[in-house]
Amino acid sequence: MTMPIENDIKQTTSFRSPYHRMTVNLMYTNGWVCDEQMYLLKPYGLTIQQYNVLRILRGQYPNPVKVADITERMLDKMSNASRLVDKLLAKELAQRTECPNDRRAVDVVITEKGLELLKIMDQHQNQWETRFHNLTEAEADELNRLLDKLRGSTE
Amino acid sequence: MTMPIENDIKQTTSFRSPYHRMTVNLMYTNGWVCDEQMYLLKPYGLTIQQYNVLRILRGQYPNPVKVADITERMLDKMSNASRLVDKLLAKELAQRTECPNDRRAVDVVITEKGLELLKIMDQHQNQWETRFHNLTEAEADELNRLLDKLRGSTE
DNA sequence: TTACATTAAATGTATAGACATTATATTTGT
DNA sequence: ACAAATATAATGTCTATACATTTAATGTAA
Repeated sequence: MTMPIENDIKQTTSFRSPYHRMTVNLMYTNGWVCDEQMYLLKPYGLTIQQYNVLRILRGQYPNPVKVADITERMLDKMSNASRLVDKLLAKELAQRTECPNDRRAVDVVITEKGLELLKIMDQHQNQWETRFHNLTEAEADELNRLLDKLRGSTE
Repeated sequence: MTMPIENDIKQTTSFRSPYHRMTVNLMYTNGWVCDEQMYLLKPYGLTIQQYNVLRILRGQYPNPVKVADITERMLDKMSNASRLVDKLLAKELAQRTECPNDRRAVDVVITEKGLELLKIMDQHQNQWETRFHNLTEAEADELNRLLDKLRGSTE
């Protein structure tokens, strides 16, 4: 009788189905991974979302990225890219300039300071990732395959 | 060459490792499941967290649950059970009474109205769960096993 | 060209997450 | 018994999510 997630949330009654257990497990595990990531980012004053936006900006560097493009690339589509960019601006990790061909749009570019901060984070990544090594690479691949399949995302 | 999650977030560069891909995939899939769940709860004016607290209360019914106990059982330990209970109170889905043996503590109990609401949600659950059926039960079990193992949770 | 619709971003509002702090009440040590 | 430590919940603050609404610029059609 398997019980791990049940123990973690001190559950008394059992799950209706493997699918029910899966949804709860997914939420709980996601929280666990986020906690781990925050532990890494916090010393640098970054939130997970700000870090994600910063990496999207680096992905296009030195080209600018419009706010709408950031939203499209974000893990969480509904979060407010406009306000996240505000925060990066305040920390001088990104710059915002009016787009010349369309004055409604805004071009966002990562700054030198932003690139340097990401470089520091990169150095931590390999070390940080080792906390996921209780899964083998093959198991991580399998987990990826199952998550993709769950969402109905096919190759 | 597998690409599902990469396509979903319009990623241009590839992931460093299966572990990196896994963390992104986990966050993205969690968001997908939460969206699905909100779609179900929204017509009843419940948020996911309020729904979770309500089910914790039902799990102990008719016994009262202290705020600290709710926190311990929640998926997200850091969310503020006190304020979530406030919201349930305002909707008359829960009741709060001073604990007789310890005047610091507060006893929270689900109301008849709360039980009825959960009963309605129960009826939707089986139908709702079918959207996860692009995984077989065996695959859902395997996903559960991998998530437990990832967190280092063993039987 | 001028209405009307559409698009891009910003802003407003309510809820929740992540903490730190505060207000009481209880427990413990002397 | 009484001061100090601890426990429990509530509150404050900042950030983010999930929308709806607003502001301004652009596109389109009569």
